[in-house]
Amino acid sequence: MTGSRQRSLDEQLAYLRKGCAEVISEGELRERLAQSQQTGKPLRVKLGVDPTAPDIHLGHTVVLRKLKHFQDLGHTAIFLIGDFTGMIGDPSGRSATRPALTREQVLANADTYKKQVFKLLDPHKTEVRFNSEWLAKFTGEDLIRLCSRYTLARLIERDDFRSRLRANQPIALHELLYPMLQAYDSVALEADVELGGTDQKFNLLVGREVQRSYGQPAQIAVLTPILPGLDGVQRMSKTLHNYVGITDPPPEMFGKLMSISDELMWSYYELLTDLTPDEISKQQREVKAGKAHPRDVKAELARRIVADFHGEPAARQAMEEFERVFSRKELPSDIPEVILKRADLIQNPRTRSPALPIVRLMLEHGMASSRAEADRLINQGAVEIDRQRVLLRDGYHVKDYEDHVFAMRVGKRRFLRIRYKSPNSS
RNA sequence: GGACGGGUGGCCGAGUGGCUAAAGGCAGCAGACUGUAAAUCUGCCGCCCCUUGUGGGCUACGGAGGUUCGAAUCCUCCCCCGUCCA
Repeated sequence: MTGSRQRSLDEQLAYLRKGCAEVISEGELRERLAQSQQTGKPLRVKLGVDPTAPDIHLGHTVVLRKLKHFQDLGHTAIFLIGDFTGMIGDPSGRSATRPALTREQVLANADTYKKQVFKLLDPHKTEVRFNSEWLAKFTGEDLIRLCSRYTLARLIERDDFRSRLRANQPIALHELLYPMLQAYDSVALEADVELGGTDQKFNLLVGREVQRSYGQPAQIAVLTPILPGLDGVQRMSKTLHNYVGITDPPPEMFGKLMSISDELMWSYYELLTDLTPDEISKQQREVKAGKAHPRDVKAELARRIVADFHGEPAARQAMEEFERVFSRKELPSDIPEVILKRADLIQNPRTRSPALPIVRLMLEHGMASSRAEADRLINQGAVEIDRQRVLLRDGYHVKDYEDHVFAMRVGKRRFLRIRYKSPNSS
């Protein structure tokens, strides 16, 4: 996306608007882009994060990627870490008061955050700021001045406050301050644009009004949608177990992405890649016309996303690995291995011959979480050794006179290589 | 401070003395089908033991005691959550 300064205004707008839920307002954005083009002064684009959870998943990257898009077009990306406000806790979308974080937690989280964020953003072109820079210096007087610029009635218009009031849930006074302080961040940074998820709409709008009252032009609010989780139904979240962590290892990331439905893949293309709207709809047409196989298009999506976080070679490798294991049903290239000696063998109760201690191996290598589960898996035909289904818990016959490497597979994705050293071998 | 309602397996939720490891749903796992798709169908879905069987044992319905041959279900006390009134 370099050299994109030459893009026409329309193209820029289309790229920036891609995958956005709402832009308030598009007209203003257009104006401001035009102005920036004329003056050669890049727009200041702010994204604030609360360093609450240290690990981020693809859901968090949607808005980050939007920031990157602005960066791609030559604007100034400001990554604002809410180290001060993090100690308040954003009440957005909350039905209860957030637990406040300690200074240490906030700083530690901020650090991991930064590392993860620079997988997408260009660190050299990103302005990283902490809002304690100005908020920690705030005097009582400053705070009162700030608060005089907005009214209670307007603050409690907000949906989550209103429903908490209605439900007789407490709202601590400091929670009311959160939108005010976030708004002040925009003043301090002189933001032209602020990014946020749709749940941030209220806060970003307060920012506009507060900026105006400080004599600044109101920032443009760019809202990104909530990313659906792998199930395609609920929002991506860690607690719902439908997420892809950006530190997930490449093969896992790839596999998770391949498991999404064909329908969902288009949303992911829109929200999780830098392809332009035109490029995406072209793909869509080709799949519809039968010219492209949806599996391949999905694999390309997965490859791109993995590459963003682990680099091109790792992504390619993950793709090949996936082909091998799931399309061709071969063994993965890198699987855990155990070496067994004669003493490790058990006796097959039927044939009285030495046998592999299958259940024990499953338990010891995390292929089953309990004995009962191992039993179930075996009874359901999920366990194979050398591509042969293991039945019952007899153990698996071993010829004592030869060295052999067994490949055990449990279900679709759990593997173990078992190397048996017979006493006869050297 | 007063009057109610409620706490059941990962989640939701039925169950008011034995037939209940506890209906049903969701999630998850496995098998079939596939493009590891998705959808669908089938089975599983507390833990341990063995001779894997309509096998044996243990633990579980907020906590602690009690009644009973037998308790998620009845009683007592305690903890927690919610609603209404003040």
